[in-house]
Amino acid sequence: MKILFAGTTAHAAQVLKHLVSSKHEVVSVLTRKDAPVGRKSVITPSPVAAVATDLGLPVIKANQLGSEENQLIADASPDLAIVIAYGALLPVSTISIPNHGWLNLHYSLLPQWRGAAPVQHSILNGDKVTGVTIFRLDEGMDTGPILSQVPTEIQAGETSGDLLQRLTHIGISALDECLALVESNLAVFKPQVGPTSIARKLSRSDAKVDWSANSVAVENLILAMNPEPMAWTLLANQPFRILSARASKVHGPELTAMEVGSVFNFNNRIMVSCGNETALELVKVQPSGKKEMTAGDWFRGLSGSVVFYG
RNA sequence: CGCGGGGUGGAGCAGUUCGGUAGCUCGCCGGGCUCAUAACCCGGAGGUCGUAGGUUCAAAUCCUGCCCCCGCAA
Repeated sequence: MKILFAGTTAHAAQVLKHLVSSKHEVVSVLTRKDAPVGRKSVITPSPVAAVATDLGLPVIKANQLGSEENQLIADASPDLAIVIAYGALLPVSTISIPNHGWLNLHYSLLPQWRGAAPVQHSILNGDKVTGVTIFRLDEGMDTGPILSQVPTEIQAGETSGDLLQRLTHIGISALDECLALVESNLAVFKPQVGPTSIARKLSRSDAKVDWSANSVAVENLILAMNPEPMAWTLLANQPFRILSARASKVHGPELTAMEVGSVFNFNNRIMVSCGNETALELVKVQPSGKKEMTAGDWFRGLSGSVVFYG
């Protein structure tokens, strides 16, 4: 089949690579415009654009789709389009171009976690199970009929980055099967059923740690925000990033006497007191202006007591 | 010229205000204690203090240029 691929992120780029190496023909790639990246705001192509250019595929760069883009897409005459993490809603005029419509690879078990950040929300929420859904795009946000779903358990200590990578692998195999079904006209789409939830894009302010919460909730936040936007708290009025931590079983009278957010050394484990007499063991942290380091290294270089505010 | 922090033995830091040849907590190596140990005791190796130049009797510390790393903001 002739396929149009739409996407932006590094994981979408992985899927694109796979599609190019499959028996299908990627006739065109749609991605977002080059954007400034990093401290120096260097204008950089999206990962998908980089891969597509590398492979010599025609690239359409657009942040919003209008008649011009629709014409370019129509000119490529795809049989089917696939969208993964493109970063914008597609108008009906675009969706209706290919005969077989558009398939979306979404990183949740729809209709749960519709929206931009399903992986982060499932971890943040402490879900035990998530998965990928391949469905046909309609005019709504992640509301179209489902072709395939593959569930997977969320592992203990799994970050959004880890899970995203795993779901990408799962999604790629699921996609292969779906493409075969579509090609042979055996695809059966079923409407979404069950409780719905929205996974809105997370901002930096969502990633601020609330130390009065249970340590398990804090751990989930830290896992969910890694690698983006990364959980943080305030130390001496400076942002202090927490890359990795785990809820501890430590309990005790010392804990109840301690102010929430206090950092202490317990048998060479660096702990923070959290709400409801729970404690969080810090593993990897990054003070403002420093490189990331183990919590032990950080604590070793300190003098005096430390309390996080959040 | 967006704002800010930082480059000191393998790691994390102190020392820079008020120049005088380097310290702390660890790690590492060797020895001891112990049934044993990530615990404790003794000893040891390891540093052109980012880099180039300047001031000085003397520079990690003062002056100037450059390189690199990082946080925030976009």
